Amino acid sequence: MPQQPPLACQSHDHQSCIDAAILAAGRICRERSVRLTPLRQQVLTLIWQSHKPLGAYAIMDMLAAATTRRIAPPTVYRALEFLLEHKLIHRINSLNAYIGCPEPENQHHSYFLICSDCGIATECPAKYLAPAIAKTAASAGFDIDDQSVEIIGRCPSCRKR
Amino acid sequence: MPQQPPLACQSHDHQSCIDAAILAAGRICRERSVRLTPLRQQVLTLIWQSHKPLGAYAIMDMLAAATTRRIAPPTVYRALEFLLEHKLIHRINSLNAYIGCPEPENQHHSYFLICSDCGIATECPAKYLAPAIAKTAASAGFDIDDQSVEIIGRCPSCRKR
DNA sequence: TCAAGTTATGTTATTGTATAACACTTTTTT
DNA sequence: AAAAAAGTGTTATACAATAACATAACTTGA
Repeated sequence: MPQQPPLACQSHDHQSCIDAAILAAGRICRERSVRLTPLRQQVLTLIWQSHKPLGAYAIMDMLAAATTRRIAPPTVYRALEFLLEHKLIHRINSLNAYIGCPEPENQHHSYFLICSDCGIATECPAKYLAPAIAKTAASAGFDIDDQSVEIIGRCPSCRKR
Repeated sequence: MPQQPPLACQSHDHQSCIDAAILAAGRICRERSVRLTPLRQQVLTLIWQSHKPLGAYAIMDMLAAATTRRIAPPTVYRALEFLLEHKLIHRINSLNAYIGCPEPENQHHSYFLICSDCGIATECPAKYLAPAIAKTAASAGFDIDDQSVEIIGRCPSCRKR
């Protein structure tokens, strides 16, 4: 089987990832007539700047540091709520943390590989997972609304070390 | 495809489930030379008495009610930690809640179907999911330590209504 | 253009989830 | 019985999320 280490585990020009994500977010919000306000864009940027999922309070502290004034939890949570609603970010339940979605234009479910060593979380292909989940739910007579798949382990880079 | 509604969604003698779980837990702890203390057994019983996953603070309140004195969070969390360690219970990340494991003797991963209507969570068969996850991780060169699969939707009983 | 309505953010307080650090008790081992 | 280990109690605190209400900023339509 061919092994493709996730992009996040390879060295790459991450600034271009961030830029692309912000551009895509702007496009999507324009299409949907919703507002990517400065705050929302700032939160999205902070999340994208980290390959590791960021907690809400980490984001709060970064915002506070950037603006030199106190930012209260609801401010951050509302921005997160907006970004989640428009699938610009995902929530990692096992970490209580948030990470940028690399393909917000394509409707898709988010399955994650999370490295317990370096902390990096990457979306993984739905190819095998999506049909397996569909079959599992169908055989139990269950109607799917939402799904959360989080695989914890060690990424290729950390395995080498 | 044959539809098998999860046991939890059917009426059944749940007391015998609880009894079996406690017996199995005793057996496992004896084998491993660890102690299923009264507190741990009490927490395990409380969790088993509920088909819905129980939060730590709900367990705290139940313990407090049963013993008529205050129980502090660490007491409960330590019991939960022990039960998790020995796979006598599972944690449902999307709910911050805990549920009994019906087959603690068999090493297995826990995949869940969670009904957003009645709140019942049931383990679902690994038949399709386990190989899909293995293939997905392998194709990314990822070593699996742990996995969390939570499918949220509506169970057969709630769909009928 | 400006008043009304809507959307977004600020602010204070509170609830829910989880752990750290240290004291004390019980069980196990020697 | 003393020492060591395991378990529980207690206090305080960190981290995660939301409720309720006030203010500001944008949008819309006469």
